[in-house]
Amino acid sequence: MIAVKMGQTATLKKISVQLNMSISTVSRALKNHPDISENTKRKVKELAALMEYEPNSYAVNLRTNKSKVLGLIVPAISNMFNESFISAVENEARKSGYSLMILQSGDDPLQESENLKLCKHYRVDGIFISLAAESYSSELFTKYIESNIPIVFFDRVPEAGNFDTVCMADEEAATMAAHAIITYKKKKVLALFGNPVLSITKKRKDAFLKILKKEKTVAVEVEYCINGADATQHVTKAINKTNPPDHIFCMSDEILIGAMKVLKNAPLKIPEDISVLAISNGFIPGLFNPEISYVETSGFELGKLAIKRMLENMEAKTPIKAIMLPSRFVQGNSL
Amino acid sequence: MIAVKMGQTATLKKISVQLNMSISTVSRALKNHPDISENTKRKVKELAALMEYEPNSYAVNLRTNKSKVLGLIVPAISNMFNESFISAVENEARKSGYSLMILQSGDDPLQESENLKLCKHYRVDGIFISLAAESYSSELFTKYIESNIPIVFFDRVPEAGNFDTVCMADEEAATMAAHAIITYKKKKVLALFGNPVLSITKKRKDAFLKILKKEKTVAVEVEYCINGADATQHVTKAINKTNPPDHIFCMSDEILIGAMKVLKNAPLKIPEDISVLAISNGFIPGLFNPEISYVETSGFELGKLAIKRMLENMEAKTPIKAIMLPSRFVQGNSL
DNA sequence: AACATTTTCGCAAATGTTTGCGGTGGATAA
DNA sequence: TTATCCACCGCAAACATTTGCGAAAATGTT
Repeated sequence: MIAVKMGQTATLKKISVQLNMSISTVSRALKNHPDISENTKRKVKELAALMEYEPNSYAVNLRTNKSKVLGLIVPAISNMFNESFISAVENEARKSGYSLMILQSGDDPLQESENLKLCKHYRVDGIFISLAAESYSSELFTKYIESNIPIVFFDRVPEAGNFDTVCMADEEAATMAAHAIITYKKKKVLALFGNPVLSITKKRKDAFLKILKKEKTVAVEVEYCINGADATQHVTKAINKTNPPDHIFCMSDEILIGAMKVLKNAPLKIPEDISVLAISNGFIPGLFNPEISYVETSGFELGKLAIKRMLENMEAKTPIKAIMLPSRFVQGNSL
Repeated sequence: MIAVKMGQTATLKKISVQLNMSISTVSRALKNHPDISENTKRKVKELAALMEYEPNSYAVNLRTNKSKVLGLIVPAISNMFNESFISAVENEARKSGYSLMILQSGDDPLQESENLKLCKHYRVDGIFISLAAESYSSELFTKYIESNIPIVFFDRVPEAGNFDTVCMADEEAATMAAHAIITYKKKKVLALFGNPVLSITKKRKDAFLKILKKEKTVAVEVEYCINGADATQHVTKAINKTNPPDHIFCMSDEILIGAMKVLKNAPLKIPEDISVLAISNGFIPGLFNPEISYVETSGFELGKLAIKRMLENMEAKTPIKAIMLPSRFVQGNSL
């Protein structure tokens, strides 16, 4: 019929020309503005559908100064926890019309700050971030927040400063783990923690030790592991001692994997000779034999909390809040 | 000293006002256009730095009709393979100044096509996609490609049609697996494949059977598993038969996990009573005891190939190509 | 000094959308 | 008849940038 395909992509202008109306009328008709008659609305919408009109998001963004995109910065996507977190955030964000731009810092503070700049460059409407170890971007954060771009920290959050955070109840989880160890009357514990510069490590370690130190009957040896290989090494050394530990605690999945690399084919039997307990996202422990007992920290649930917090934050400046997700003990056969 | 912070964000206009120049001069100065004298360039750049000017990407996109963003659609992020694939693509894309917008289809064809529309809405410069099972978006794909937005399919690619694809050498991998099984003189094989509607499943199965059917001495039973639970069920049934298989083949990590859920604490010993072989991304097999032998399909490597292909495709319309990533056999202790 | 050339820069249009405001025509009320 | 009001719609500015074209200024050439 008419020149439906004049020009490749439909625009308000093209529609208005065809219909002999002004651009603004077409625009308002498509948004159901009350000023426009039902009749013209119908005509406009029909042609728009026919021409497969779709508002040019570049133009919309420019005009409204919003992008409907959220930035998400993690040390690495490939990590049980982040993975399920991202998955949850993506799903929930979609429901509210937001999409996700995902950036990896590779645990490198430099790349982290570059990612932040990227987020600014793309003018995202908000940022989720899980800190790189030794992150130094603190000033950047406050700067962005002051310039009105909300940031929600998750999992690995800043120690100092007043920020919006969403994380596991680290103390609670570690405390639960410690109590379980006492309940099972363990005597000699090798406790493996993550990177000591991370606040998540400190919180878990402090809470863990606070309980166990009170208990005179149990000896605790603490080791820090930057990665899984570190854990492998520490466990290897420990079980080859003349007096090996009777329990191993792992504060994360990564560490658990590293530890199990040795334990799964060590002469020591789990849980008879040596028991194992982890803080975990829940997927990995089930893969081993016996299944590892763990205190659950659900990335998925945390993701839902994070996006909820972000949306609140975007529609109205709300007071800073530190949200905690309670943990639960999952009984396997390793303790 | 001057009113550096007049207005919150720096724009070309604000700079030009301060410097008493035209907007275009400022614009060109910042891009090192040869028409502009070194002197004014210097002045402009200084003030721009001082005011922390950053081009408004909305406006740039509008003007240039490019976004420097690539869309990536997967059934789910939380999947060993996708995870490492995404990780690689993100890293490589960054190097070329591109960022990633990640969408999940949840293996739902409807959401998949909605995601495609989202990509169009955001006017991404290109799309990576791993198909949902029973995807019906085929017409959409060709439509997008015709309207000049390149699509690179990966891993789960369309069967028919002429598309740019990047995937594992599925036949080769399955063939390698089949040969290994023959070499180890297995007699009764339970072969677990994924969703039968996926071309990746068909390819692997056909190649696998093609080799084994020629070998009269080995009996093969094929089962399809939509998910890990299916695999668990099939294996349970099989090992409880009076005449259980002496080998289990898993075409993916998901299936391997499902199968191992039973095998790891079954009375049958691996590999003495029953051997196991998988096609895998490489992370999961190492968690079990004994470590599972597998034919490797690296999401990470594939990601690098995919982005390379995408970049080629964006700078010049190149002929359709189907790229294959060769696989390799990794010896564990399960076969 | 007259002319030609190069350097340097500004004007204005174009991208597509949103929105405040003003305008038109017709109906109803005074 | 004039005033009032409402329903409907268009004008034009604004958002920030890019870029073709042209003009003024500076420099060079006879």
